[in-house]
Amino acid sequence: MFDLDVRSRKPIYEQLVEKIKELIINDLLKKDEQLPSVRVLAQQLTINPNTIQKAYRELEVQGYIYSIKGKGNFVSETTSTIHSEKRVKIEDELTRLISEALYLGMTGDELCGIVREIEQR
Amino acid sequence: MFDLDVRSRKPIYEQLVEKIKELIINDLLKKDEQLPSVRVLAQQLTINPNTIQKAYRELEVQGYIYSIKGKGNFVSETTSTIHSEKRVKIEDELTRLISEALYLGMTGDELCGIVREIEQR
DNA sequence: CTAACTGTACTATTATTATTAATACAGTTG
DNA sequence: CAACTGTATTAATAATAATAGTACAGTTAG
Repeated sequence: MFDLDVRSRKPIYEQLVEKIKELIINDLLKKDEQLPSVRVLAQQLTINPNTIQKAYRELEVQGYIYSIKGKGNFVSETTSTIHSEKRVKIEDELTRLISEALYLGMTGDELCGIVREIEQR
Repeated sequence: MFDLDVRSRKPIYEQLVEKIKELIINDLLKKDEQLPSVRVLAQQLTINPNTIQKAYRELEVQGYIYSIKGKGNFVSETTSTIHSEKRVKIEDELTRLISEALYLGMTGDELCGIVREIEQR
């Protein structure tokens, strides 16, 4: 289900959070869909249930999922707020990166060329 | 000279490496210019000399500086190789980010708009 | 030559943090 | 009731960044 990099600087639980977020944002995990239980997913990924728990907890805090004791963790309604937050984050990152690229001598034309190319895939 | 985030996930020495790299790439540190000694810089930044040493060592390995025992560390000639390596890295990052943005529903026009805006600053 | 600066090397210690491990308790459901 | 869910807690482990302290070697100005 996921591929994690245990030797990344980014902790496993954060990697999990990001991956699951992506799935939710891109609607690959539908509203009210049940996520694997902490124990099952831990076994699948051969990591500790506590690590999964930590990721799920974080996702809950951020509003991506909700959990019901005894039943499981479920995808919550992906609000437009979440989408726009995500967009803002990407725009920030993009701005930083584009600035750097321009600073290194890349041209606006060049950068837009890259955009168009990716757009057509 | 530098502002470091001691509580970042990225280690201090890596932050240093990146900052100095930027200065070199953007020619704010000229060829053969002497860098602050490990002890002096350590005192300025109130961190341990060993941490500076580690950063300088890394910069030397990557070819950004050279060091002469007893004299100091100096900026080496910034080869076009280094520049192109940097560009490749930025392109990779950019590709990833643009893909994500498009996936979230941003349009190519929109992205190019951002590029043009930054370009005119 | 010597003092005061440079880089370099090495070991030990501290601090932080992610992860694991092991339990325990609580709610749900067939 | 058994077997699944989530949740909580504490302790141990592992990895690593950073510090501390010291030592040695080369350079240079006085």
